[in-house]
Amino acid sequence: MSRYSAAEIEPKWQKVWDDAGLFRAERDPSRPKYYVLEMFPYPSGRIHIGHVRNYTMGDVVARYKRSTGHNVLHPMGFDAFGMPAENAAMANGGHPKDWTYSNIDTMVAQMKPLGFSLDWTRMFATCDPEYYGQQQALFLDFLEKGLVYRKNAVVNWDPVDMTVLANEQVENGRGWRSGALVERRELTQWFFKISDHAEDLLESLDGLDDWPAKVKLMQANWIGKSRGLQFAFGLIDAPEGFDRVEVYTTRPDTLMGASFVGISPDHPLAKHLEARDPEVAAFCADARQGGTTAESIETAEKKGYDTGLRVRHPFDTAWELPVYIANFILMDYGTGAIFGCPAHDQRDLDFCIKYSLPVIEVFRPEGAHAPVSIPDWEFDHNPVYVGQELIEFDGEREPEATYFKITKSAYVPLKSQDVQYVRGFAGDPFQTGEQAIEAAIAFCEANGVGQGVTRFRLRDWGLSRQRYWGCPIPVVHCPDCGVVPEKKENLPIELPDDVSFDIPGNPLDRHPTWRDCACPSCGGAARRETDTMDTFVDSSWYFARFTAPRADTPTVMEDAKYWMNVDQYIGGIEHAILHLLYARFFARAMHICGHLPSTANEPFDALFTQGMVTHAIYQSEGGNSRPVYHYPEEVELKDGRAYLKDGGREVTIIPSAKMSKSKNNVVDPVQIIADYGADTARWFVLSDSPPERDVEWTAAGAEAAARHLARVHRIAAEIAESDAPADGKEDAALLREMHKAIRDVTLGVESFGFNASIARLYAFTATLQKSQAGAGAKREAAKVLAQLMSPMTPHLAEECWHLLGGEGLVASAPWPQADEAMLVEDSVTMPVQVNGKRRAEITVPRDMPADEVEKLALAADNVIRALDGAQPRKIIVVPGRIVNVVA
RNA sequence: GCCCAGGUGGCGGAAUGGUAGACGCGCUGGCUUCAGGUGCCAGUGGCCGCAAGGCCGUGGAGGUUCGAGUCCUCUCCUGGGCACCA
Repeated sequence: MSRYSAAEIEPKWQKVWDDAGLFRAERDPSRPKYYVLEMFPYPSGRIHIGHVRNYTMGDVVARYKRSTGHNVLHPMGFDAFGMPAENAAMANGGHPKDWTYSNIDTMVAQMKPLGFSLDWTRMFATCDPEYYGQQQALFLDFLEKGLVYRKNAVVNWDPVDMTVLANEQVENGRGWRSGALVERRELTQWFFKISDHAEDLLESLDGLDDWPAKVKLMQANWIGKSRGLQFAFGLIDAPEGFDRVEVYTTRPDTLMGASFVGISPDHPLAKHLEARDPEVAAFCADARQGGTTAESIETAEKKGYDTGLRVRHPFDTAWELPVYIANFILMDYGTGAIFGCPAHDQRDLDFCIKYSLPVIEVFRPEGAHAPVSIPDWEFDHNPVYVGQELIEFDGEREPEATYFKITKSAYVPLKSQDVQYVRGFAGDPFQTGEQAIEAAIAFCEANGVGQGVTRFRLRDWGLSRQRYWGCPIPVVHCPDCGVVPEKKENLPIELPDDVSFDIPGNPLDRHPTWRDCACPSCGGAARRETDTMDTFVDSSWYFARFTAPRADTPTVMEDAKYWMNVDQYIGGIEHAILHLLYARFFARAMHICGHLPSTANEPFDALFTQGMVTHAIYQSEGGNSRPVYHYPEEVELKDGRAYLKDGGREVTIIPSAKMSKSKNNVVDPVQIIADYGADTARWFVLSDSPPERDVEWTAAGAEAAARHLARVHRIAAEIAESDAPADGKEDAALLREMHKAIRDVTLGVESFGFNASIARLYAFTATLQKSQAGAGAKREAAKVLAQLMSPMTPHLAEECWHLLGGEGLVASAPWPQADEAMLVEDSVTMPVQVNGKRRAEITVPRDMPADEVEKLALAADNVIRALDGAQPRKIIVVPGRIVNVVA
C-alpha cells in the first residue's frame, strides 16, 4: 500500500487538470455562470500566508460551484503599478519594470503549487501596456462624458527633494528621505467626479444584501451625507467683491449662539487679505505647514488670526461677529467658512476660550436651570453662558433642582435627544436637535436667510500622481489649444524604458524626448502630461477586464453581460472603503460610457472579508532592555511555555500577533508546502477559525492537519483493497451518516462556514474509519468523503477518488446530494429535565405521541429520584428534542 | 468622543431559546514499537465522591421563560474602525 506523499501526488494531479484545461473559462450561455474573485495581489515578490488563505477560500467556492454545474470564472492577476517598484529602483538600482515582472514570475511560481483552480490564460498585470492602454481609453471616454476634470489641489511637497510625497512618505511632518519639513503646495490635478454619484453610492448600499454590514456602514460614514443650511453673512466694510461670506452649517439651530466666523486659510477672502498684508500671509503660510492627512491637521494646535473684519448676524443687524482665519477649517468641505457656536461645539469652545470670545448658550438639558454663579468673563452683547456642568443642589433653596453651568466642555447631546431651547428661534422650546435643525432650515428659508442643502463628506477623487511607475494620463498640453485629449489610435501611451532613478523627482519630467509630441488637435509641437494615475484606478476595473482580458477595447459587452457581476468577491477588510467605493464608482462610469451594462453598476453581488493569519511572537529581553525576537525554530514548547533551544531560557509568548518580518513570526507558504504539501496548508488555513476571523498558525496545528490528511489517504487505500462482505445494518448506518455529512458539509461551504465543514469532515472520517460496514458501502462513503474534501484538499481528493475507482476526475464530478429520506432516524434520544436540570435520557421511536413520551420520561429512575415524590405540575415535550418536567 | 465587533475549558473555537464545550490542539493512561516518532484505543470544564451520582459553571448584576451562552436592561473589560467634516 502506498503512503501519502503530497510531493508526489500534488504535481501529478495539477498536470492532469492542466492538460484537461479544466479551469479555462469559456462563455457558454447554456450554463449558469459563476464569477468568483479574490482581490488581486501586489507583486511584492513573495506570496504571504494571508494570500494562501484568501485564494483558498475563493478556490473552495470555485470548485464547489463547478461541481454544482456552474460555468465558473476564477481569474488571477497582479496590481502591479505603485511606489515600491520605484523605491526598489532607487535603493538598489535596476528598473521598476524588471523588478515588477520578475516578482510576478516568482509569485506565479509560488502560487501554482497550491493547486488553485484558476484560469491562468486570463492573467494580466496592470502594468501591461495592453491593460493600461485600455485604461487610458477609459480615461478619454470619462473625459468626454465629464466624469474627469482638472482643478487645483494641495499635495505634500518636499522642498529638498523637489518632489511630491504620498501621505505615507511623510513622517512627523518631514519627508522620509530628505528629512525636510513638508509643505502643502497647490498643483493643478485631475479629479474623478465621484461626488456627483455620492447619493447613488450611498443609497445603493441598501441593496447589497450579501455585503458585511460593517463594510456598508464604513462606506456610508465615509460618504457622510449631511443636511444643513447654507447662508451668507454680510461683511462690514468689505473689500471689493467680498461683501458676503457664504457659510454652511449642520447646526442652524445654534445660530443664536454664534460668536465668530471662521474661514479657511485657502478661502478666497483669506487669499485676498494675504496678498495685501504680510502678517496674514505669515499666518496662512504657517497654517499650511504640515502634512495633508486628516491626522496631521487634527493634531495641530488650533490657531486663529483676527482679520479685524466683522460680519452682521443675519437675525440682528446690530449684532456683529469677528472674522477669523482658522487653521482647522478645510476649504474642501462645505464653503470653507463656518460660524462658531462654542456652547455646543468643543472645537469652537476651545477656540473661543483661547481668543476670549463669548460663549452663548442655545439649549440646555431638559428641566435644567440657569447657572447660579456668573461665569468668569462677561461680554458686551447678550447674556453669556458657559460650559457644561450639571450641578445637583441638595441645599435648602431649591431641592432637587438641577443647575447647568459650562466650564471647559461644550454641551453636545445626541441630535435625537430632547433638550430645552433657551435661545431657539424656530419650533417648540422642547425638541430634539433633529427637529430644531429642520425647523431652523424652514424658518430661514421662509425669511430669506439661506437655504437647506444636502452635502456629502465624500470629496472628488484626485487621481494625478507625480511619479513614473503608473499609467500615463493620456492628455497633451498644447501652447495653442490648451489641454487636449490624446487620440485613441495613439494609445497606449507607453512609459519610456530609458529612465533612471538616481535623481529624485519624476523621471518623466526630465526625460529628453518622451514629453515631446504633436498636438492631437492642431498638429503643432506640444508636451505630454507627465503625471500618472493613482494605482487605485488600476484596481477599479480589473474585475471587468477579466471578462475579456485580451480585447482591444476595455471590455466586450457580450462577455461583460455574460460574466458580470462578480458573484463572490473575497478580500481583506483594509479595502472596505477606498477600493470598493472607487470600483463601485467606476462601474457606474463605465456604464455611462457604454463599457458595462447597467446591471453591473453594483459589480460585486456578494462580498466576504476574511481575517488575518496570525502567529505567536517569541520574545525575550535583550541588552538595553530592548526586546529580542526569536524565530519559531529557535524555541521549544513545553506545557504551554516556550524555552530557547539554545540554553533553555524561558521566553515570553505573545499569541495571535500579526505577522511581521521585524518580529520574526512570519510563516512562509513556500516552506510550508515543502514541509507538508499544499493540501495541508489549504486545510489548515480553513480550519479552526471562522473565515471572517483571524486564524493563528501553529506548527502543532499544521502537523495535525498533515496527519489527518495522511489518515484519510490510508483509510481510502485500505477500503480500496477491502473485500469485507456487506452487512445490512452496518451499511445502512454508515450511509445514513454519509448523507448527514453531505448535508452539513454542503451547508458549511455555501455559508462560508469552512471551519464547520472541516469539523464535520473530521467527524465523518472517524465514523468511516470505525464502521464495520461492508466494502461496497465503505467504498461509496469514502468516495463521498473524497468529494466533500475536494474543494479544500483537491489533490488528496483526486488521489483517493482514483484509488477508489471513481469515474473520471473528482474535480469534474457532480456534487453529492443528501438523500432526505436517509436523514431521518428511526428513534431519537431525548434528554429529560426536571425543573430545567437534565436528569435522564430516554430513547423513543421518532414518531411516538407526546403523551407516551411523557409516561416514559416520568418512569425513568433518575426522574423519579429527582422528583422525590413531588407531583409534576406541567410536562413540556418538544418533539424530538427535549422533555421538561415542572414540579 | 463616536461607531462596530467580541468576552465560553490549559489553547483555537462549536452550539435554529431545548443535553454548554462539536471539531482540532495540548495533556493523561493503555496497546503497538528495540527506542523515539507514527498508528490505534480510552479519558480530559471545576469541585465533592470508590461508585452511582451531586453541586457549580459561558466577563459581572438584574430580568423575561417550563427552559437563557443565545432574548431584554444596566455594567465592566478587550480588539478594531473613524474623527478638527462645520
